[in-house]
Amino acid sequence: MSERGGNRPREQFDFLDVPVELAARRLLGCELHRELDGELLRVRIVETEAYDQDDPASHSHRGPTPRNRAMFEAAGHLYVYLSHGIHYCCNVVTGRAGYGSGVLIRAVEPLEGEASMEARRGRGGFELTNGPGKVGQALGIDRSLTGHDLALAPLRLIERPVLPPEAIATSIRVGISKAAELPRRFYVRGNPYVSRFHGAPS
DNA sequence: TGGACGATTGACT
DNA sequence: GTCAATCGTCCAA
Repeated sequence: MSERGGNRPREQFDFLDVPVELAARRLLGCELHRELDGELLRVRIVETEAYDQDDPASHSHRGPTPRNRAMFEAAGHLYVYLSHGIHYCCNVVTGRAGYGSGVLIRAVEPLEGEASMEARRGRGGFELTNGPGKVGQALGIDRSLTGHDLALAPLRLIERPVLPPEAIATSIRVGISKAAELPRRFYVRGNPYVSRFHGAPS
């Protein structure tokens, strides 16, 4: 889908062709631009979790399936899955094509189009986008966007400068049973849109 | 082919 | 703090 001279990711997303924990850190502060119903919604990523195929907690751990195949695309694609039959959760695919890795977008901070997101969510304030299912609902994302190229409309990923290390906190991940002890959750320290704290910090 | 389970959320006690 | 909602996936049989 994204092959351009073999397994090389596109230059635009080279910053995500790194080990997934590093990509998860680099995505903090980056923006998502969603075009929906003729409107532009802009958000900043403030909380992420890293998953890759060597991680028992990852959907890609058992190899490619029709459901998770997007995780095996090149960096800069989107992987969407349905959680608990109710919520759509978004991941930014990282690493090389053929290697199943991605970063779950757990929370974002609204920058533009907040009223529209509130209407879609049915509530506002910090509960607008402080969880993975909430992000999907606020931005109107569903499984039709899985495998989407984040260089293109209607959903684009915009790189932003890497945050200083002291601005980023680390903890164990939320809501998983396998490899639950791994410190693979990252969030912007002090940001009000970060989801409720669940795990031990490190 | 059946059934257990989940990278969650929100309502309710 | 507890628990129901809700359905696509995956694996065991």
